[in-house]
Formats: sequence, structure tokens, C-alpha cells
Amino acid sequence: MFEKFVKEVSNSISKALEEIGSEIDVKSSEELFMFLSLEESKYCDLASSISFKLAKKLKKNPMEIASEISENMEISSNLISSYEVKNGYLNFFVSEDYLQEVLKRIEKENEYYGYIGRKGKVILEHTSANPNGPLHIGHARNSVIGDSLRRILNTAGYEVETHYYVNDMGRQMAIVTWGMRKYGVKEIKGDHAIGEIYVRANSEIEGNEEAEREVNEILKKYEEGDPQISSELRKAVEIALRGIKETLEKMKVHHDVFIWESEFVRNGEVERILEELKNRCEVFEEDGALLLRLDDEKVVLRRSDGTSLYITRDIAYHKYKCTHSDLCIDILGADHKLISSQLSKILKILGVKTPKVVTFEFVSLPESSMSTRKGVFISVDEVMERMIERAYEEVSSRRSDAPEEFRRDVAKKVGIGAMRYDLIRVMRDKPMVFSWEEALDFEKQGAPYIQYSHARASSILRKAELKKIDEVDLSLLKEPQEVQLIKLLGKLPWIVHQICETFNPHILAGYSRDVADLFNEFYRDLPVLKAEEPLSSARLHLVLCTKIVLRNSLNMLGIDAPEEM
RNA sequence: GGGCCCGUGGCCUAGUCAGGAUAGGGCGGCGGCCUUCUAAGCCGCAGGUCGGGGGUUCGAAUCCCCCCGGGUCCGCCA
Repeated sequence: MFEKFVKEVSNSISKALEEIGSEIDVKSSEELFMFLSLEESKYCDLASSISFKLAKKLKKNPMEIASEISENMEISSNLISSYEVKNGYLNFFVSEDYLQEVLKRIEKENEYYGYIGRKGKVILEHTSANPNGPLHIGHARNSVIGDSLRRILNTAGYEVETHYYVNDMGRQMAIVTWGMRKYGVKEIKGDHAIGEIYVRANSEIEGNEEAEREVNEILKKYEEGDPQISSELRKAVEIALRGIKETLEKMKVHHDVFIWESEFVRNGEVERILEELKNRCEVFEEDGALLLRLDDEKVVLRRSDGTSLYITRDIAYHKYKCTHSDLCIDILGADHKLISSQLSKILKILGVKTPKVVTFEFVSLPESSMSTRKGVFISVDEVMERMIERAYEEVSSRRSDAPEEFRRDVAKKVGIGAMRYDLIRVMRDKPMVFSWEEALDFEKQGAPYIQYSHARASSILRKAELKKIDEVDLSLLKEPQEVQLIKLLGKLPWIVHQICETFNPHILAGYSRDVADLFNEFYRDLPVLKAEEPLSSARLHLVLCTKIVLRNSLNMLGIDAPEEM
């Protein structure tokens, strides 16, 4: 609803500007938003500092300009109640109609509230960790950003297809295959079993020329399609992948397609792309390898032994993704920035649309960065297990009367939710340091806090009978706690919009916490069930709307919203 | 050496893209609130050179330049 309000305010200011004779030509509402210098403000519901902007141009006092605009402004929208000029700002206020519209819309749209009419197909690739060990907490950041974006974009209206790109052709899988022959596979969760082999094989291979040669041989034979090697290597990938999938499922992370890298070699696409590149740009040989010149850097496209490289196969994969979608998104660690910019340059040469690359900084340990190869990492499995355990202790102490099954269920929802929330709440560009103390602290404002607010709202609704919204006098909701809460509830679609523009899902984490905050204040100060009619009924609808917004927000973050906890 | 990112009270963090009205939160600390809808909650107090220095501007956490600290990339690895 807030988007509508923004639009109405924009229109009013634009018209006033036209009256004054200021020339503007802005098409989209986003441009208008920027041009009119609209900002959310604590002094009003929407402020414009346009007069400051124009002051320079018109060589006039901002105050004068503001009053001039204000005098020429006409409000035709029922969503705007009033406006004022203050300190040079144009301050707009939302109307009572607006507040009621918010509540009605939320109930009407219910689980779809947050939809903003986006259209088109999105292919979103995320996680894509090499199947050479278990997912660690750094991979989890990728998964959580990717999966939250999938849910948010989907709510916005996009058709989203998520991909996990399985790197079965890399050197690391050859190393695993080599190690698997030597040590066999332990009877533990597949990804952990493969991880152990990988670490052990790596340390043994290092500096061992004989072993290095054997690994290269495995790689070459796999690419050639040698049946024996292929079946061994594929088996290793499958074992690891089975474990990874189990972990992802527990995290509530969903992938629609798992696509194997080798596919693009087998179907001849890699070869076709090399041919096309030869025709389109400067490709040359050096010591038997095939290279491409990009600006002042050189990119190797094929090894001297004839095998392909990651980037070459990635070109083929991206050609597929970008031609089969309206928007192609990659969620990648910040270390991939260079290679993805090279990839985009090559795609441009091929005349293919380029992907939107969404990067995130690493999660490290207090003492070092993580390394699958060295076996230095904290697995997501371990984090989930300990967080669920912690949550279980918590429910058990708070709800000692509740049945075991209930406590287990809540512990799982809270534990996983807390982990996801902690990974999503921080802006992607910021490096994070993982600490157990921090992870296991459920006292801070995190997922459990928001889930708890949802449970409180649910609890009230369980105890009351709800009248139809049209039969309730919503104008009774006048207390500041109520009004503020309603205003915030009205902003969910706006939040979704912002995330679609920036791919910054942490905005939603902050928003849902703010909703919980205001709801808790409302909850403390104003009785619902014990209020008199018809006020009680009106408040009940506010509780329902809050519940819907909290639930939808949590859903978009992949966090369960328990009815009771 | 070059590129990219980050640097906000003891700790974590929002705000930075699109410069504006007293820099928002949280954790930890201190002090309060359970005979009222779930206290995983609420209220109050203490705590800030927005890494440093220049510059642009009526106005800078936000834009530009330099420097410092941390991360990361610059392979016939992925």
C-alpha cells in the first residue's frame, strides 16, 4: 500500500512542479522517487527534499520553493490526508483511509501479500558447492541468500527456477576418485565421508609427482568418457551430493534442478563455443593451450592436454541459462568477482545476455578462514545440530509441560530459523566471523524473537472469534501503537520491491524484526481480548494482519512461523 | 605491485547506491515490570572523534582524493 502512497505523492508534487513551470520528464516511479528526493522520515510518512535540490538550479531559497510547490499542490488521493512545509521539506501524511486500506488489502491478499506484479522467468543459481565435502557455514551463507531471494522473487511475481551446478569435472573430484580407490568410503554421511577422503588425499598428493600424474590421468579419462573412471567418479559425486541434499533439505533450501557440469562437454556445447569464439575474436595457441585475449588479460580456454577448464564449461552453462530466462542470477562468493566479469565479457562477445551476479563476502572462523581442502571448517550439519539442541533446551525449560513431540518440533523450527536469520541479517558485502557463542545466543533479537511474536499473535487469534472485516469499525484503531504498526504492515510490498531492485535480502530481516518490535509494544500496552467491543474486534483484525505479515516475511526468509512455542 | 569489498559506542549491526531535519537497533552492563491476551516479552539508564586526513556542498556516515587497518582476487585450480 505504501507504494501506492508514494505514487500519489509523486504525482501531486510533479503536477505542482508543472504548474510552477519547472521542466521535468520522468517516466518510471523509481526515477520519480529519486528525482523528487522522496525519503521515509520520522517526522512524517513521506518527505521530499526536492526544494533543496531545486534551490541550486533556481537560485532561490529552499523554503520559498517549498511553499511555492505547496501552494500549487492539489491532493486528489484519498490516501493522503495532509501535507506541510517544514524546514524546507515537504512532509506528507497518510490518511485514515490509507490505514484501513492496508488492513483490508492484507487480509484479502493473505498469503500473497507482498506480491508486486513482477513478471518473467528467473533462473537463479546458488550454493553450487563442489561435491568434495560437506557444506560449511560459508556455503550456508550462499544458500540462505539464494534461497531467500528465490522466495522473495517468487512472492514478487516472478517464476523462479533454482539451479545447483554440480562441479563434477574439476580437479578436486579427480583427487577424491584417486583417494577413494586408496582408502575406500567410510560408512558415515556421504558428504562427510567424501570430505575426509579429500583432505587425506590432498595431503598425500602434495609434492608427490607420481600421484599428481595419476590425478591428471583420471581427469583426462573422465573428460574422454572412459567408462571405468566415469563410473567411479560419478559414484563419488553422488555419494557427496546425497549428503549435501540432505543438509539442504534440513535447512529448507530448495533447488529445482541439479545440473552436472560434464553435461556441457558431453553434448558438444563446449566445443561449439570454442569454435564460435575462434570466429568472433582473438583466440590463439600458446604451448599447446588455447587462449583468449580480453583487454589486457589472457584467459585459458583449453589445457595443453586438450581438457577443458572451468571457465569454458561455465560459458556453455551461462549461455544456456541466459537464453532460457528473462533474468539470470548467480549467487557467488566475492572471490568469484574477477572470473564472473571475465565470463560476462566473453558472453558479450558471443552476443548472449549477461547474468546478474550477486556476490557475498566470506564467513570466516575467529582464528582463520575456512578450507575444505585442509579440513578447516565448521559444517552446517554441526551448526544445525547444536542450534536445534540449544533451542530444545530453551523450549523445555519454558514449556516443561508440553509433550516431547511439540518440543522437538519447535526446537527444529527455532534452531534452523535462528541459523538462517543470522546468515541473512547482515549485508552481503560484509565479511562475517562465525562464533559459537554468537550463534547459540537466543536472547538477542533474531529469528526466535520474530517467531515468538508470531506465536503470540496466533495465540490471541486462537482464543477469539473473528468477525468479517467489513463488519468491523477499523477507524477505532487510533492509538499511536496501532497506527504505527499498521503503517509498517503497509510497507511489505515496498520492501519486496526494494529487494527486487537491490538483491539485498537483509532488508527483509530488518523489516520483520521491526514489525515484531512494534507488535510487542502494541501487545504490552493495548489489550485485545479484554478490550470492549467493538474495539476488540478491530484490534483482532490488526493482530491477524500482523500475523500474516510476520508469517509471509518469515516464509520469504525460509523460516518457519510456529503457531505456538 | 594492481583490482574489488569492508571499517559506525566494549562486541554485532542499520543507514552509504539516489548527500538533507537530534546517526537507528541489538548483545553485554546497570535499574525496573509477571493477579491482565505466551516474560523467547516490555520500560528506563549508561555508552559515539560514523578508521584518519584533506576536498566538494547551504548541508557529508553517505560523493571525490590520499593514507591506515582487515578480507579477497590476480593459475593450463574451481
